[in-house]
Formats: sequence, C-alpha cells, structure tokens
Amino acid sequence: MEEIKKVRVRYAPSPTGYLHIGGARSALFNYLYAKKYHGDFVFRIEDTDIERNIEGAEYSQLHDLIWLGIIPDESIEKPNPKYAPYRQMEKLALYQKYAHELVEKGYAYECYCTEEELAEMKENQYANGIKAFKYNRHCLNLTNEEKEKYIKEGRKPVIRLKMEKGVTFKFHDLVRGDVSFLSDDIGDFVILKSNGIPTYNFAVVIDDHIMDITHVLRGEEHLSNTPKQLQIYKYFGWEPPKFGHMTIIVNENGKKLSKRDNNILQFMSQYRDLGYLPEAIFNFLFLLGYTSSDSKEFFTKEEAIENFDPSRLSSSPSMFDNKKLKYINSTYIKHLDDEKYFEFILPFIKKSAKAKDFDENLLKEIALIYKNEIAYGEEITSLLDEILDYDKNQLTDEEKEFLNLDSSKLAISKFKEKVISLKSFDKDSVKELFLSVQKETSLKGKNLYMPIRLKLTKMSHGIEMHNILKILGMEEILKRIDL
RNA sequence: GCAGCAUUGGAGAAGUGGCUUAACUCAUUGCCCUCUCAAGGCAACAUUCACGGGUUCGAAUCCCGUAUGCUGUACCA
Repeated sequence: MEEIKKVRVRYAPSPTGYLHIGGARSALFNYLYAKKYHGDFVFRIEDTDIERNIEGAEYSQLHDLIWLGIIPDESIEKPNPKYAPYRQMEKLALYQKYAHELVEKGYAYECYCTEEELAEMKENQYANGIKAFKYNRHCLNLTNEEKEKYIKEGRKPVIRLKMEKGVTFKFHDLVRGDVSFLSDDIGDFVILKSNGIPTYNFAVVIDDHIMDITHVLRGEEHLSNTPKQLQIYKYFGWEPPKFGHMTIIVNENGKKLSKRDNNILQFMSQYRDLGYLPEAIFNFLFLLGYTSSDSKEFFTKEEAIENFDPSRLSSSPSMFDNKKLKYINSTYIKHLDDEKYFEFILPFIKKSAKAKDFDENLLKEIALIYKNEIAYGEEITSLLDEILDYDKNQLTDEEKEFLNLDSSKLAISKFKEKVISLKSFDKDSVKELFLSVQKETSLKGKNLYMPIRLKLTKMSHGIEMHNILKILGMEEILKRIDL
C-alpha cells in the first residue's frame, strides 16, 4: 500500500523580474491544486542566476501574488523550519554535497572545458547539421594527471551529469498524458557551475525532493527539462513528483509572451496601478487555458478551488485577450458593493486634478455615475479629465456649425434662463427643466440636448445630462454657458 | 536539424464514435432603448472541426501520413 503523502506544490520564481502574467498563472494553478487537495502551497526562490537578479523582484513576486489572493502556506517570509531555507543561494553547500555524491557514484563528472572549447565544439556540430548541442564527453574519463594539469592552468571545473544511454524516460503528465523522451537525445548537462552554484535543473530536483514536493505544475517550456530531472531522480533513487505541463500564454502573433512585448502589459503591478481588481485578474487567469465543464465563467476563489481539475487544463497555447480581461474586470466592478467600490475608485477620481478637492459626497456621486462606464479604475480619471478640463477640448467644424444654428442658440439661451433657478441636479429635476425648455422652444431630442451638451463639455457624447450638471456645479455651468 | 507538444469561427473554448442542426463566453455586426457615449435587452455570426488517406452502418472524436505552429536544444531559469 502506497502511503498517502500530503500534497505539496510550489511556485519557484527566479528574482530576475517582477511578477508577470505567466508566473501569476502558474502560481495560480499550483495554488488551486494545493487547496483543492488540502495541501500546502510553497513559495520558494530560485536565485542562482546571480547576474540577472534584480532589486525588488523577490518582494514583487511574493506580494503581488498575495495581492491576487494567492497566499502561500510557506514562503521566505513564513518559513517552515523543517524545509527552510527557501532561497537556493542559502544552501549552496547542500547542492555541492549532492553533486559530489553523484561524482563519487560515477553518475557525474568534472569537466574542464573552457568556454572557447565548448564554442568550437558547438560550431563543429553545427557544421555537421546538428543544431542541438551535445557535450562530446571530452572530460568523461580524465586521469588525475590531466585534471591537475588543467587546474594548474587555472581552469575551474563544472560538474556534468552523465546521461544514460538507450533509456526512455516516460512519465504521465497531468495535463498531457503519457510523454516520453529518449536519453540519447540529451547531452551531458552541467549541474554545478564552475563558481560552485548549481544550475536550475539540478537545484529544482534537490529542492523538490527535500521539500517533499508532490506535484509540479509548470509551463510547457519545461517539458523538455523533465527527462533531465528524471535522470537525476533516478541516480539518487528518489521518487519524482507528478508533473503537469501547462500551455504557455502567447501574444497576438502566437508567440510566447516575452518581457519585451510592448503590446501587452506584462506585470501584475501594472494592472493593479491601472485599476484592475485582484479578483478579476484571478478569474481571468483561471480562464486562460482552463474551462469548467459547466461553461461557467465567473468564479470566486473558493469556487475556482472547488471547480479545479488539472485534467481540464488546455494543452494548446492560449492567446492573451485583453478585451476579455477588460470585460471581466468591468463586470467585477459593476458587482462591487458601494462601500468597496468607493474604496477602490476614489483614489482614481482624485488623480483627476480638478476633482481631487471636491467634497466627499460629490466624489461618491461621481463614482456612482461611472460605475457602469468603466472597465478599469484609471478610466474614470481620464473620463473626468475630459469633462473638467474644458479648455483642452476642441470643437470640430461640424460641431461649431451645429452650435451656430438658430435653434441651437435658442436652446442654449432658454436653458441659461431656466437653469439658474434649478434646485437640484437629480435626474427628475433636470428632466423637468428640459421639458420646460422644450415647451417654450418647441425643440426636442437632439436639437434640444446637443447644443447644451456641446456648450457644456465641447463633446458630442458622454454621460447623461443631469450627471454633467451635477459634476460641473452651477457656477461652472453658468461660466461655460456664457463662453 | 533533432526532440517534444499542439492544430475546432477573429479570441478563449465545449466536445472522448450516434443525443451536434458543433455548447458557452469575449469580440464583431444589426436592431431596441436613448440627445449622445456607455451600460442593458434582443438577434446574427463554423453546412464544419489544418489537409490527405484509412477503420466503421456512422468520425471533430479511432489509426496512418503530410503540412503548419509552438516550446526546448546555455556554466538562464
């Protein structure tokens, strides 16, 4: 009887950048998996690429995740002593010990080849039509004398794993089903760099093993790393976790999202700054490459956990659809209760220079006016700026012409005459006002409203008339009507 | 090149041999509402599942081949 292990999954970013779409989605599904099966979600850092690590990345990776509601059970800030440390650079000695263990067992060997020699090797192979570089095992059976000679020359060895010959690595992928690779296609790869730091493929294996990771859900780009890692597991006699390779997210050209992609916002913090709700992004990410069997589309976190089934993860790439994200976000905004909505939207209203000093009640009324209009928070800022920053707006020739019509002039003057005595800007009072203007001018519809709208906002479209009046206030209305 | 994975409308996709006249959602288009924009309501949108063969009474679903795309092929992760 196989013992039932507690499910433990992880998200293990390298701190080379802030949390981005792909990373967040990867973390999301691991989180879902953990919670679905009552396991732990571990956040660990793979910081072995010391050249590319950047300031603040680690913090962003963790805290943007938490912002999304993806809360680790264990992390660099919440370590479980049994599994700590959670940064790879803090346990170099461990990797080195394991690497040397493999060397002693004859499963790995020191390699003294220089960068130049490797480059030459590569070139030779390339000339023979081989583009996938495989190390030629020059250093496989070095004698001690040869090694000493190299060391005297100042060379520092790396450790390479000796791949087995004629072995097929088979595994059952959680999302793709049975997958197999031939060991012969894989060259002896480096597990420990000459500076003593392990490479990714080695360090993950060690980490996943000592941290008791049971399931690994990761991007498709790691699919071909899996046999390398399986070879390491095999040499150590460890049981590998279950792997699942999720599809990558692609841009509108069908290419994997890259950090240099300018058409698509990459980072979670950018979405937060623009006024996307974490719940909406969570939901959107959940839908990227996953569909529930009942064609439901809106999920709370709890519902997503409940619904999640790794076998329903798509295996063909999904395109990042910004319009869908907007749609989902706007739906979440509409469904926010007013208190939560105010809390969310007020900072964006106050970003509009002319609105920031309005009194609290007006601010809230403005907020409500736009609740159905906006797809994300920042939109309210620009919408408000359009109305409030009168001087910036320009009438088109057509609009000027329309404004010059006698009927337009009549509407405006009658409106001016009546608006002064308007008691309230609520919908009914304003409607009544327009009704009385209509009565006395016999203008209606577009001929009645449009001149006034143009006069007040210099725009031919926008929010309802009573809302315009409310936002502007009497003083501003009279000022603009006279211009 | 080699290896792996994939291929259903503009996008996400459901579909696992007969219930499919290919669900659902976004986008798009049209209509309604309306001074306008948005929101909302209604409707339209794949005779067909990359292509070519095969298996079968019956195929998007199974098999073979081809094409295309993606990912990987580092002392990056």
